[in-house]
Order: sequence, then structure tokens, then C-alpha cells
Amino acid sequence: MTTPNKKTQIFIVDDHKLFRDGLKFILQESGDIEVVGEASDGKEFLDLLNYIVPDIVLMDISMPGMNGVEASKIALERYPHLKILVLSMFGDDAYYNSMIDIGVKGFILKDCDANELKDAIKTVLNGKSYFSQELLLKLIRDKNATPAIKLSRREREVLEYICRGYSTMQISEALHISHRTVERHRASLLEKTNSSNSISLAIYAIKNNLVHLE
Amino acid sequence: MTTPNKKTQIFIVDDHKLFRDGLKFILQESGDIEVVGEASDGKEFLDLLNYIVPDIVLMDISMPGMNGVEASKIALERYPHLKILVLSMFGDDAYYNSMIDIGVKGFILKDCDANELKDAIKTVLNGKSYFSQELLLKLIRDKNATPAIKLSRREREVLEYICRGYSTMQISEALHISHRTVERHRASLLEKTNSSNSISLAIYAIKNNLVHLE
DNA sequence: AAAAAAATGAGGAAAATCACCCAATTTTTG
DNA sequence: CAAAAATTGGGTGATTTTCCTCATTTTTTT
Repeated sequence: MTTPNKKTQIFIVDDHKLFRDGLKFILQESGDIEVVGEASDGKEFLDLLNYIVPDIVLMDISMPGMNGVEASKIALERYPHLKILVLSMFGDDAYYNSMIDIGVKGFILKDCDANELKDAIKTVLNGKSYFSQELLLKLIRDKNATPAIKLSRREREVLEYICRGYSTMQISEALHISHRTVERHRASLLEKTNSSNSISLAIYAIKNNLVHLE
Repeated sequence: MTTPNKKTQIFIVDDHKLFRDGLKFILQESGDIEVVGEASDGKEFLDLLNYIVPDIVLMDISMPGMNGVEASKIALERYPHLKILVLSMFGDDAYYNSMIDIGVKGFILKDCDANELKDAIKTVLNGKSYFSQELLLKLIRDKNATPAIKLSRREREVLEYICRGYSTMQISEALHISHRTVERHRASLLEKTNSSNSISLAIYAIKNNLVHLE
């Protein structure tokens, strides 16, 4: 009897079952990878993490409910050595910085091919970081074009309400703060996003995936 | 020599290679389906359509460049009998109406499982329509909630400018009309879309595809 | 040609936004 | 712990939006 090689244990977090299933096919075909868990959003992932701690997590960013950024943050607080490989897509630009700050191990574009994905997994497994070349290029380009904006938690919340059409008063009531504070946050948002009015701000937020249209 | 059954020819349009590859695995596993083409956006799809006309097109909606709505529209103008099955996801609600108007043959959620997808393909192949149950429910609910609205040419123009962040003054200058007239049109827009302010109006417009970002 | 819809423009007033100014407290981070 | 960032909230005032009202002209439809 031979000692079987331990397979690399992968956990997939993505809101589309079809995508997860396809990914499973691709990964398991290679033989040395095993998909040990999957979740359709951040919350579900964190729950399952109590029972399964995989070698590598393939994490989507934009999901309904708890998104990939928050989920990664919490997961890495609980398991600092968790290796998270972010499956990024067009429009996720705004999240790169925070994801790097949080401590994910790599980014790879969803339109890479299977081999690159496997390479990335192998690299991350060996303790190194993996950032897809296209993404790096893009980051550098964007960095020069528009300096990265970073929103605070509260600003993000206020932005969310603004984009839902709430008035300043309504937001202040929803968040239990003064309407002056809401105005302050909005002013910061306008400045940070270089918007001339709240409508531009809302559009900016949507374009850059800072908020999600239901 | 046996006459081989002709396989169902599928074309996949989605901006993520990984997703397309996974889908190929899933579909080709069943044996009677053959993926004859793929494209990562609408433009590429339309180009390839000159060389390959598949039995069924699996079409993603949101893609960079030309999205699924426009691509389907043009494709169906050229090939009215083309069977397009839309791969819909969370957040695509606003496009359902236009897609149905355009004449796609069905909708299926990206988080369905492989069997439902194969069912859908089989159904559409037989000339019938396939709409995922979850989606149908949603559509009916929305339809009753908001009757279709009709905007005049000028209203649409003003809406376009509003969504680009123009102020009333700037719009009046751009269209060479009084700022009072712009206000009038905006008031009509607010009323017709049942929006409480211009931000809601802009969001509504984007959601319902009345204007296009960039 | 008549009727309906769309586009035009305005007065006046209330409400909201926006742009400046300022500073105290709390939280996060080095 | 000290520094930095975030959150909080206020004053003032200009500007803009929003909500009513109304009326004239142009275009489209029947």
C-alpha cells in the first residue's frame, strides 16, 4: 500500500453555483486538488470555516449579502495563516487596496485560463503571493490615472443610503446621527470621488462597484 | 458505420474564461452537447457569428464592452431564429424586460445547477421557452409593482444629462432651452418614475437601462 | 381639422444641497 | 503611548432642487 499524497484542499466562495461546479471540474481534473467546501456568500463561508479549514480559499469579491472583502477580513482575523486567493473580475478595482491591506495572498482574474489558476494555487500553497500580470498592469495604470480612493466605514454606509435615494434627514435617522454629520460625510465623499454633486457620486459608486444595485 | 447523432451546438458568451471553461466541462460531460464557440463580449460574439451559427447561445448579460442586451438585439436582427438562453445573475433584474422584448428564448440563473441548465438547453432546443421559476416569480412581482413607463424624447435627453451629473443650468445650456424647462422635464421624470429625488431617478434610469454608463 | 401629447417657460416658496468655516471625541494604527 | 484617522456635530450662507401653480406654442395622432 502506498501512502497517498495529501491533496490540496480548496474552498470555493462564489455566488454562482454553475461557476463553482465548473471550477470543481477544472480543479479536480488535475488530480492533486480536492474541493472540500463551497459557499455562496461570505456569511456561509465563515460558518463553514468552523468545520473545515482548507489549504486555500478561492474568494469571489462581489456577492449578495456579505461580500468577499468583509468575509476575508473576518476569516483572516480568526485564521491569520489562511491563504486566500481572490477571484477578481472587471469592475472590482475599488477593492484591491483593501484586499491587500487585509492580507489576501493573491489576485487572479476570472478570465484567466485553467492553467494559470493552477499555477496560482501552487504558488500560494508554497507560501508565496500570486498576482496576475494583467491585474498588476492595470493597478499601475489606474494608480497613475486616478489616485486610489479609500472610504471609511461610515462613508461607505452613507454612500449606500445616498444611492438608495435616501435624503440627508432619512439617513441621519437610519444611522442615528445628526444630519450635519451626514452632510459632513457626504462632503467628504464628494471631495474624495471628485464629484460635483450627489448624482455624480451615486453614479461613480455604481460604476466602481462601491455599492450594488439590488 | 453508424450515423452519429448530431450534437447540440452551443456558443458561450461570457467575459470570464474560467466560467466558460467550467461550463464547457459541465456541458460536454453529458455527451450530446458540443461547445462550438465562445466569446468574451458582445462584439466578439457578433463577429464570430459570421462563421458559426450555433443551435443555442448561452448569453451573459453584464460584460465589459458590448453587453448581452445589445449583442442579443443585433444577433436576433441578423438571425431571427437564433435561440438565446440568458445566463442571468443577481442584479440583472432591470434587463429582463428589454431582453424579453428583444426575443430571447429563456432565462436561467447562474446559480442553478448543471441539470437545470441541461434541461433548459433541451427545452429551448425543442422550440419552447425556458424561464427559471425563481425568475418568473420575481418578474411577475415587479410587473405588478411598476407599470411600464414611457418617456418623451426630450425627457430622455434630460435624463441622460442628469445621469451624467450635469446641473440644471448646464443642461439648459447644452440643450439651448430655459432652465425652467429643464426643471419641468425633470419634474415629469420624477413623477413618471415615482422617484423622490434626482438620485433615485438616476439609479432608476440605470437599473432600467434607460441610460448607459459610458 | 380637431384632439391629444409634448415642449416650452415662468412665479413663488419651501426644502435640500453644497461649500466654506470650526472643534471635540473616539478609534485605529504605528 | 503618541500620532493619525475617523466620527461626530455645529454656524453661516449661497446655490440648487423640488413642489406647487399656470399658460403658450409646437408636434403628433386620430
